[in-house]
Amino acid sequence: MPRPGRRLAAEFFDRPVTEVAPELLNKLLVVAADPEEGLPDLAGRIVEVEAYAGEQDPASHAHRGPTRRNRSMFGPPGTLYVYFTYGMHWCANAVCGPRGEPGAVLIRALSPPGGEWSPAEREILGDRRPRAARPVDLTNGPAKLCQALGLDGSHDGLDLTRPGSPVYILDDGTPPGDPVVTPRKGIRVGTDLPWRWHDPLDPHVSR
DNA sequence: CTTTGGATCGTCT
DNA sequence: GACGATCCAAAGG
Repeated sequence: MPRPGRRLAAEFFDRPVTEVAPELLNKLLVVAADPEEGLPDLAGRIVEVEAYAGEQDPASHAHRGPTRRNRSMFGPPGTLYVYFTYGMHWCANAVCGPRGEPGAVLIRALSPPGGEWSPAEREILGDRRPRAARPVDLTNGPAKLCQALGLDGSHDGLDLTRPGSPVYILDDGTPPGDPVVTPRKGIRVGTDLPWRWHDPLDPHVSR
């Protein structure tokens, strides 16, 4: 039985990153079922995002032009950009704007679509994140949610909009709501830009 | 509760 | 050779 909703298409992402970012709130990030491993669909509601632009954004990985690491940011709209940082963590972004113009939305936190993770989901996510003390700790950070969903460098560069792709973003009809806007976190430059959006009522927002 | 420092390594200078 | 779009545990109030 397919999850109700519509997969976001390339046109959705082919806009300025600061326009797309807040609209990704309350969409569902989905990692498709893997029958080989006996894994079901894993989906989380996006409740916190940040926008990263191109050369004009000093905090962006694309600030100094294309490199091997950031090449996915220069791909077509709807590309998944997964990068490795701090020697141990993966983080996931949705690439926005036309091909060749780098822009990406960092997905910083997920909430269980049904209000809480099902027992089956909790078992899978908990096995992958054994240090999580509480259920919210499974997905309340950009590297935590990648670990919980099993996202890593092998997913970098895939097309979120292609029918049949193993990772995609679903619109189930829930509007973005009433997000709060703040400066971005964990950066040392570009801290004046109000490019972080989150749902202030959701307990899964990062600290 | 808040603050602080260590972990850990691919990437770019 | 330096430094992260982070996380975690330990220590302090």
